[in-house]
Amino acid sequence: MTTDRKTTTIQDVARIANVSTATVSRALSAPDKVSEGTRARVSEAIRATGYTLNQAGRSLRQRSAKTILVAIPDIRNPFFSLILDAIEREAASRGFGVLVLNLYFGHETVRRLQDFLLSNRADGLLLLDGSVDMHMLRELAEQAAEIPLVVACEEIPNSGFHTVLTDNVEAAERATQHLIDLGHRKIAHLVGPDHNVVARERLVGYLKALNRAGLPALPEWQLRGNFDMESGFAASARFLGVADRPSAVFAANDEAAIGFLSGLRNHGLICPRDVSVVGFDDLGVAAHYAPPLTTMRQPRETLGRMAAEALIDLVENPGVIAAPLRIVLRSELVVRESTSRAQIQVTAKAAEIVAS
Amino acid sequence: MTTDRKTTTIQDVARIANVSTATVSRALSAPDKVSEGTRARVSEAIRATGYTLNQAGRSLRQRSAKTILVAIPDIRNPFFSLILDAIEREAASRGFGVLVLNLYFGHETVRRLQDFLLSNRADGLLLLDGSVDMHMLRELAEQAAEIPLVVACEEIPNSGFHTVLTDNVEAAERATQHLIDLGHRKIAHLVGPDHNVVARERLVGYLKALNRAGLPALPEWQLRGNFDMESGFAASARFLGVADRPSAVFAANDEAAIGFLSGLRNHGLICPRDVSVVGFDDLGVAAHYAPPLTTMRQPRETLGRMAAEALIDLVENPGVIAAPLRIVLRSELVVRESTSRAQIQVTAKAAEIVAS
DNA sequence: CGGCCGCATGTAATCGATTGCATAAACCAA
DNA sequence: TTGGTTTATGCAATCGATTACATGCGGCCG
Repeated sequence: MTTDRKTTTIQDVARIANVSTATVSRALSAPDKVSEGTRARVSEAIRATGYTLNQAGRSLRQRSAKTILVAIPDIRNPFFSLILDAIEREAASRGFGVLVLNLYFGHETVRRLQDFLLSNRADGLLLLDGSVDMHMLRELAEQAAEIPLVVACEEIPNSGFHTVLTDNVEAAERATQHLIDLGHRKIAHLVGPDHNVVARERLVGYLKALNRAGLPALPEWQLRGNFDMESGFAASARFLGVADRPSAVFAANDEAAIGFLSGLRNHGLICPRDVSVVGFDDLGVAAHYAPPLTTMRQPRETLGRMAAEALIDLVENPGVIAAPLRIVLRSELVVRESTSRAQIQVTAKAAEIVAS
Repeated sequence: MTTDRKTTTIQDVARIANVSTATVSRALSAPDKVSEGTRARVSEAIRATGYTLNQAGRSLRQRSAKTILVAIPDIRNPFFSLILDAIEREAASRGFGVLVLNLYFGHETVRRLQDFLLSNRADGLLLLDGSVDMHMLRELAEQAAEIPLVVACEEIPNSGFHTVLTDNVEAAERATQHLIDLGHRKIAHLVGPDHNVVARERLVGYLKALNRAGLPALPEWQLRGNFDMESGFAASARFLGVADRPSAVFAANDEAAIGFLSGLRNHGLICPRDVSVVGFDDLGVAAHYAPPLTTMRQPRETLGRMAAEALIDLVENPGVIAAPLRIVLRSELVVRESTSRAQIQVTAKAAEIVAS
């Protein structure tokens, strides 16, 4: 209706409502400080002009951007999309925008993060990453000591950062235990990337479970990979070459598991008849894969929501949180059809090994 | 090193470098307008103070936020993540930030978009959506006539918006044709959601292919769904109930295809022996599904990149693009193992139908 | 030698909203 | 009535960077 050739400012509203800009501003951000009549006039003037607040002006004055920065190692990874979704919902409900940033490595990355944070484009940082190198983080922490920061999905030991995550060690242990409970005695693990904290934790959990059950943990059963389907696929070839082939595999994530299963099938092996496989994450496709994938479900929505909540709390009242926050969520084993009881002869054979 | 209790401003840099703020500003944004010596002193002062530019100040003055807004119908949908990734890369390389916004429906959504755009938080809008209702768009277009807008993935007829998309009709036709070429004569279609333009286009392509081949297009072969696995799964049950059961299915997207396949398997049918299925999108999992999925691959990275490019061009020099831009990309049929030649008897039967 | 040009830099207004302080009006209690 | 308190509002400074305009200076040409 109104032409907005020139953006309408708070001045225009003030003029039309016959009040000062201060009053308009107050009518918007502290309505109880202006009288009812004035408030009505201001509302009317706003409607008439089609005024929208200029965030840049407000940001400049208030030193806050009403925006959080979400740094993601790889947006393409479907694991993150649910989390991002939850973050966006939570942020939106609290009036915050969400800037996303793909993390590449090297200190160029740090510069970009800094740029956003120190330049008042974002009020806080939500770091979704299991692969940040320490150098980078130290730099970031030094330069941005005052900046609200929450790390999600991942633990950065001794960092003192606020953290929202799942207990990967424990969950990996339970996933492995599930295979043990089914009678498997030789269990391989598709390990995630070396530099990834989460991958390392899952490896630890896997080893703990084996250890506790008194089962062997041969190094050649640890198949290195990359958290993606291709590397899972590649791992399957190596798996076939292992001398004393395991009857079960715990994959560090669902993508690797799926790639692995796809590779197995290529080689004529059938899951779960020949090999049981348990994944991690419960991606959407897990329930509809062939076979439906047994996996550890991370509470991704909750994780994203709580991380965003914590970060925004931090932004809104800085300093109230004394001790570093540490929220640990529990993952849930979802048993589907990619795991089954070990064959008898396998169990017997394993028993010998254990006995020796 | 330096304590940044008080943010350092351009004033601080100016004082230390012994120049005016104007010179510092110029040294940063138009280096060739200051002498070499001065430039060096400014650089040194910047380094010494650890200065970073305050984007809010710049935005306010320049009326630009160096940020684009990407509106996504559903971030969780893995189809969008690759596109978002490409957008983010392109934007980053041109110094732009990316704000993401989940689209919900109703006019609340429009208000949120407007808020971002009119409040100078974002300079332009990239709309990734096949489900925007017309009412919303009309409103948006009216209120934000001056705002750079690029629609990706989707065509909004007669809108005059800049558009980057694939030819869904043609691609759907080719996907269907692939099934026809394999000898299938009764071909069902998993239709996407009603309100979705893309879904409608793919339906049209499917019908065109059938029509051109002189094949029947029974209404009960059009199984309505929602672009997600659950609805594909649900569709499989209805599919089994169809009287004269088709030997092939063209699914409007890979997720529906996967859900459908999962349902088929539940009912004891084997793909492609009993039913051939072709999907759309080529999600990452398609290649590793069981069976690997035949599908139309959309050039998602290219699409995202080009859309971002176009939008940022528009933002950076408004008005230079006279006619509405319209970029149409070609999809590519990826043949894998979920489609195979129709059984002889099916072909014969279909021939009768055709003849009748 | 004088006038003109252009380069490097400075001065100060400006972008739009917020907010500390001042002021005026209204209200209340004594 | 008066002094004091509360409430509503206005004035003007402020956030930090950009930029139109002004200035001064050196060089060049006639």
